[in-house]
Amino acid sequence: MTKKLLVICGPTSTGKTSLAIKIAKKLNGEIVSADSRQVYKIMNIGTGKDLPVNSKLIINNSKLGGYYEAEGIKIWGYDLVDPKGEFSVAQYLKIAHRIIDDISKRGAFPILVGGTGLYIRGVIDGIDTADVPKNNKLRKNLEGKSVNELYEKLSQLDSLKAGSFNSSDKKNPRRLVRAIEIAQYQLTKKFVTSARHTIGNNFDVLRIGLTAPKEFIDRRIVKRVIDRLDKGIKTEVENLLKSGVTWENQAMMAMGYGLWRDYFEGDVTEDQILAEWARDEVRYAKRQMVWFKKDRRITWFDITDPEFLINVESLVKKWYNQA
RNA sequence: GCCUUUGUAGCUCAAUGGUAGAGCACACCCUUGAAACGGGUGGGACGGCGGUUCGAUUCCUCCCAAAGGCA
Repeated sequence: MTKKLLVICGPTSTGKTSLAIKIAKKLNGEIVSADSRQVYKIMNIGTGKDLPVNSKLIINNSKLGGYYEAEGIKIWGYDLVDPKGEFSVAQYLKIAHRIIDDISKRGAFPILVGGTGLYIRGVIDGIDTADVPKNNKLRKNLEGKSVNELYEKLSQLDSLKAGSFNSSDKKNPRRLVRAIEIAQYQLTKKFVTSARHTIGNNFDVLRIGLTAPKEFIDRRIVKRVIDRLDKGIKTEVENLLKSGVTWENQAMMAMGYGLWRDYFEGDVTEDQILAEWARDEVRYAKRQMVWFKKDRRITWFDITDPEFLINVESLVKKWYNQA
């Protein structure tokens, strides 16, 4: 019997985790979060970890991070790093692969759940250049250069790569800098493109996407933002600051966090923050859909369809029981 | 009632006697070690009726609206 991996993806607030828990209960599953912000410790309310009260991160093997338990189901992939630190896809991929292998080895069923499309794609299809490390010196040198200068430099180093850039990315400093970084690395290392680590070849993967009409999602987002205020997002932000996290940290750029700076330091009201936060989430949901829509391997379910749960579960069971 | 100022995109503001730009918002799209990040493209406006002028968003009259001041 081949190893199986279930993916549950989709825009924010479509109930991905709660569906995953339901399925996990029936099939001895364990959840692996694919969310670029839930990787940070302390950031629970704003990132929607929805953990039961008093639950604690359990660490048996530090190479796997640790897991929380919700309704008896293990959730991995949370709290991988301190909010003062940096994080990137590359780190996520390493640890996610270890977690998935470990779950599978123990005979349990891994369910990859999240809204960060890049992370999911990376885990399953791999990222060729993920092993090319960040080069802070280079990045510093390139800081402040115009996009034209950056593009020129990239063309000199790797004309093929430069040619593949579309009109949007030609003007995207971040992508240009990264491409230059890779090109330079490959020059010095003489093309050590390591065999990329992928899940796709070793696992039978089923991708499920959850969606809903836009108005439904938008309404839910507004409700959820208010809910997070009630749960104490303001205190959470204060605690982060107390623990030494600054507004400049990568983690604080997350939706629902950075916004509060204008509240704590400026004269923006709580209502204004909430409105902006909801607006950010709505836009984000849109971007997520744009991203996921392109993957034709995803089977979509509308969560407002009364038959939705029955349909998903029967599809998953059928797939799971195939040899 | 009188005087002054103002009226340009959903919002905040430019410029100009030859039919208008920006930022934010919105829509659509892109994304391979920051991805809840970063980037591209697009639609959308001169308060109203007249007058002067070859031509008015720009100058003038009146009307309407807003803000401030004087009574």
